[in-house]
Amino acid sequence: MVKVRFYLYDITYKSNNGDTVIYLFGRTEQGDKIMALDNSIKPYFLLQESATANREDLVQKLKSLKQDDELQIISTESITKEIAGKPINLLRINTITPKTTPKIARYVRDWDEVKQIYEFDIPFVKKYIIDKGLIPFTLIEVDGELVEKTKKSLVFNAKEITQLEETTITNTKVLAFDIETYNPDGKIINPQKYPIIMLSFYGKNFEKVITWKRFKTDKKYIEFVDGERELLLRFKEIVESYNPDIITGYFSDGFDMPYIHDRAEKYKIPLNLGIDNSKLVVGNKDGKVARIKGIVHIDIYKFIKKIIGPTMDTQRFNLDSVAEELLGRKKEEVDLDTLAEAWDTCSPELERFAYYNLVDSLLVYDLTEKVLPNIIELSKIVKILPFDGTRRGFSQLVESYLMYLTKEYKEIIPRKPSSHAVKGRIGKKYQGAFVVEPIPGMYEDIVVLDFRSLYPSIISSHNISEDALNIDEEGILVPGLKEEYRFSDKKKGFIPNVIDSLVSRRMRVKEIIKTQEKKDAILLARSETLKLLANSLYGYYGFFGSRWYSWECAESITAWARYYIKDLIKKADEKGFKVIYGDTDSVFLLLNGKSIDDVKNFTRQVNQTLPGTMELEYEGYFKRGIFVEAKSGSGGAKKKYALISSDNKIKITGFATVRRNWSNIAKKTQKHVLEILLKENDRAKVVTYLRKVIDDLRNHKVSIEDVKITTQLQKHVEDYVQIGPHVAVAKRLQEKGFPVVVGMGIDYVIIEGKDMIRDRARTPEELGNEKYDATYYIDNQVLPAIESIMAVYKCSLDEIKKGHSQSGLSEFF
DNA sequence: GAGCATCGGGG
DNA sequence: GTGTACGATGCTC
Repeated sequence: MVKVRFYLYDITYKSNNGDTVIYLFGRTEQGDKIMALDNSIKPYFLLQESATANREDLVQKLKSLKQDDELQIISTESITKEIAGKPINLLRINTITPKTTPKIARYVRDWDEVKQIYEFDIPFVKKYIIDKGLIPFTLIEVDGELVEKTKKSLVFNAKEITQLEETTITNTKVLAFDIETYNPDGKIINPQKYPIIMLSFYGKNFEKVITWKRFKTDKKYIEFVDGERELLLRFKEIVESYNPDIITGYFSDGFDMPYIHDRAEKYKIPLNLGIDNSKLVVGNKDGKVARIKGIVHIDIYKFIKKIIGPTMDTQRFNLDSVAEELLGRKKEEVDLDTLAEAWDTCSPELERFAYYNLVDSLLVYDLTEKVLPNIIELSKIVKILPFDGTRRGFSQLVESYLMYLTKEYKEIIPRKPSSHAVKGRIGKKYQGAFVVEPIPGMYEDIVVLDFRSLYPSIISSHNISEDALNIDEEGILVPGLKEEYRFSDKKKGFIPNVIDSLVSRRMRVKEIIKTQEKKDAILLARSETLKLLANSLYGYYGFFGSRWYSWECAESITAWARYYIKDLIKKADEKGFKVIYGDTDSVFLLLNGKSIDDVKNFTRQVNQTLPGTMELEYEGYFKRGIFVEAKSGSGGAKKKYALISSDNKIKITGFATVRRNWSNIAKKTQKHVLEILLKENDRAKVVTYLRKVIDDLRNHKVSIEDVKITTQLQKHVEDYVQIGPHVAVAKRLQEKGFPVVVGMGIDYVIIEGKDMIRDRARTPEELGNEKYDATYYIDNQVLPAIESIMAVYKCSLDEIKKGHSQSGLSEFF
């Protein structure tokens, strides 16, 4: 027997011939890749007997299931767990394969002897991590035998697996990649038809662009091969020889990996990149995911958008914007529309495209390195594999974390809701946050106050938990609800406990950070992750797919939140501040002649009245801000405002500007209007500007590029029930014999006429002498984009449209 | 207003 | 993989 220690970062399992084997992947302290096999663990589920059941008879009956292979079990054992703090005796039913486990559980559920079944719907690897107490990215020790040493890894037969005291991986080997494809048709992306023409990698001391047309260059990173087949073979070779821990791309789940996969299939090149020689697996359709066993494929776009995104300023999550915000760098500027031609003509320009390709990989590499501490800390805290942790939403992360904690609390993991239950939950609404709708307008001297982590602090301070609800006469009545809810403060509930431990752990981490001159990225990431989890627990109470769903708790949390913000507004009014807007946990006050110090004093006074961990914070001062009416008829206020700080930083909230199926002219106009107003507050200037835009539209001075709308075909043309403009265009293109494929972007312009919009859609090529419909662009694109903003200035659309001579068709409006 | 469809990221 | 994204918004009928 030999002992080996390694940093664990991927796990999978295989089951065949009645044997289920876990594969653990990682890198040893010496730097070797390792794959360790463990066949000692069997799948299982838990069973609670009914009151009348006879244990021995039941066990016999279970064992007789052996006759049917599908339902065969191995053994049973007696165990004790807790439900809401109360001990309960259970049978643990050990089974053969993960797949059959839920089938057996559901089969025996109907027996008279069975009261309830538990833990039959938890992915096997997840259960393995919990039961073994494993922490991804940290050091574990396996005791067993070294079986072989392949060119990819050591292969180890593990007899024993131990989680060591937390030691986190360092020097994680990251390899970034990016492809360029041949795309003569502009936006159409067609992996069936068009090849990959360039492929770049970036790693530590490693940069490379592979391409298969020769051009003159002295760049050392460019490597020429004979064709696309050879490019794909090099891809495979390089991934295998570099042997990274993490391979990363930007939207690589949705684009690069599937494209490589499809092209390799065409050449019948097996992409058995897995450390166990398994193939690159690419998921289908909407939930596209690309996985390589033993190498963590991270689509850094997904992680950044889901986890970092909410705290970022950028409105868009394309590589250019994200790199700009997180790295302060941008993509190399090239015109991709000219790449196909450059390729066809073997132009010297190709060298620049190769550089562009390389820079993309470099940016992806740097982005990944930058957020790697967050990925590592998330995986460690939530006990989730990085492959999953970088792809899931908050609810799934919370779920993973809570499931892990049940071990410590000896609790049973609640089951996932049935689809029937989910439907009921979706339909069952409760009252949400309190909102003071702003009177639309431009305001000056605005101060923002907010309750720090409002929902978590309410859960903690008022012990909002299923196992504390109405268990005695203790606790304060939750205000403002029909039902009487009292949460006892005798015993801290499960979720409040979780929040308290998250908060106190975060405070400890922050204390350490405070003492550091150079802040440790890992600790900062840890603090952010702990905060993220605490903030997600309220949502998880109310999430329809939640295992810890509690309508009563969710309802009580918002009830308390409404109580506190209303109380705050009342107090602020009494002090002479003018509250112009309030939403959930924050209020916007006008100084009303008072000073910022006055606000800070007021904040201190309020804090003396708040219970537990609740706290009101001074958030900031803005010299000007515009508040806009929510879209009429949509009911309820929407968060829609734009603020400008003392240093002229503009913060725009709620203006949905960046959809592809808005024309450029609409997007540009909205942005420009907000800028003029916040910086100069000059109504006349904006009206003049808008009239100019409208005039330009009416006089057809606006370029086709700016009135073009692009919409993507999501399915086959024949499958559409509802014919939108882009579908009408696609149908016509098809009739004309143009290739029309799913996923292709359809560019169209709406032309003049009286027919339905879809019948007036033309591609830019079809336009000929026909003119775009100025009325449509004015009334359906530009004006809707600025309507609510201008309403603030009592400026009607009429006023904008009139006041210039050429009143056209849209006058009747 | 309901219900269907699309967007995002990627060349 | 003991799982099948998702939340927001626009267009048609």
